[in-house]
Amino acid sequence: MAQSLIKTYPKKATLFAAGDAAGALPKLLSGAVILYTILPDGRRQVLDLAGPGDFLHFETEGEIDHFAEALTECQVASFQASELLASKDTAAFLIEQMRERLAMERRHITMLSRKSASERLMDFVLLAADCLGEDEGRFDLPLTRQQIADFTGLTLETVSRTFAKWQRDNTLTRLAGQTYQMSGALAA
Amino acid sequence: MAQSLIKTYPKKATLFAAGDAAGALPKLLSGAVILYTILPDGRRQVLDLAGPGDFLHFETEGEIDHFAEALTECQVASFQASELLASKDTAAFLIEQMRERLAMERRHITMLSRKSASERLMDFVLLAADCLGEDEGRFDLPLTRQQIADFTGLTLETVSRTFAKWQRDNTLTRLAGQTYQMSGALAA
DNA sequence: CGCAGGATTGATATTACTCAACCGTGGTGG
DNA sequence: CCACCACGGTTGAGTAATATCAATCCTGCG
Repeated sequence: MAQSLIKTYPKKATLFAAGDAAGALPKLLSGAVILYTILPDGRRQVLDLAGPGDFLHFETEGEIDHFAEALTECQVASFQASELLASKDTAAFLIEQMRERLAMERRHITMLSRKSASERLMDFVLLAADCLGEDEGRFDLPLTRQQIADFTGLTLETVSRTFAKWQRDNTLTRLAGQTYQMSGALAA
Repeated sequence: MAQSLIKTYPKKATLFAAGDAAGALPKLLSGAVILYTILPDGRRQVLDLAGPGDFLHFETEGEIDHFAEALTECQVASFQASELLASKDTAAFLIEQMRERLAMERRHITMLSRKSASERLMDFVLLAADCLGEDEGRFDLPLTRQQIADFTGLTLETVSRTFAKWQRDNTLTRLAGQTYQMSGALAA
């Protein structure tokens, strides 16, 4: 696939902001990225976590409508939309990527719509382990309680209390500062 | 754009079900359709309402992952994915449609994540008026309270109470069975 | 007329939010 | 080097919003 260039960003770097002009489509090669919007009232809504292989937005023209921030050091390749569309294969690939993202957002909707606080957080932890996990259910969580709350639609206090409860009953163990280990049953 | 055929469905018809084999991509020409999934526990999650111009799914192969039911009589045109991808213009059009759907789902996420019951229902009513509206804020609402609850992440009782409150304070007027009229300020 | 399905309304329970105090850690400057 | 500060995290008490449970009301239809 024709790719214009590969960029590397340090942890916490802003890859792009809402309002930036859309250009090439960025695809994450390594690392993890958080995607979010800022609402009129100033609050943040975390839309998604992206892992290797995920496109970070699909805007081919106009302005990008959300922010992307590196959770870890990461590499991003950019592809010209016009080139991706030129070939039937790459166009089909792009559609498939968008379909997956759409399915992801729909799971997010389902989570927010009906689940309790601890169910939402469990969904989040499993997603985080998928995007950020090293192995065997061990993963780093370079997100603030507020960011987790903004993903799950809860308050940071509820997030904190739920994590505390899990540590008490050994569902989740804190190995180091931000490194957690899921209990065996969940890691599967 | 090459289109294979146009089908007409009566109100309440199931256009397709989750698990159906994906084939051509269905685009709604007229009418309104509700898209939903059924969760493992049997509960329904309404994902979206679709109006004229919207594609009802984007699965090019494998199985469709959600249900589509006609809210009104409607016409659907089907397009072969392979044909859409063949031309750069139609491929770009398809991508644009998917982008809009993605933006829609993200608004839905924001709504579920942070808004109160009445704010969610107001969002829903405005969307419904957009998909189903006739003119001047008058629209038909061929959805049960349960379906509205399954879209907004509320219970049917909360939906009922909120609508009742709006009728009391003239935010919304019930003209006939399922026909409502928004107050002037909102219709704008 | 009676029934069935959806809608409404009321009383109560529960969950998560709010407000507020306090803790821990990493960084900075005296 | 140590004190202090800033920022994120934790914990507690009380509250508010919405869910739950349950009774009753329509409305269309056989």
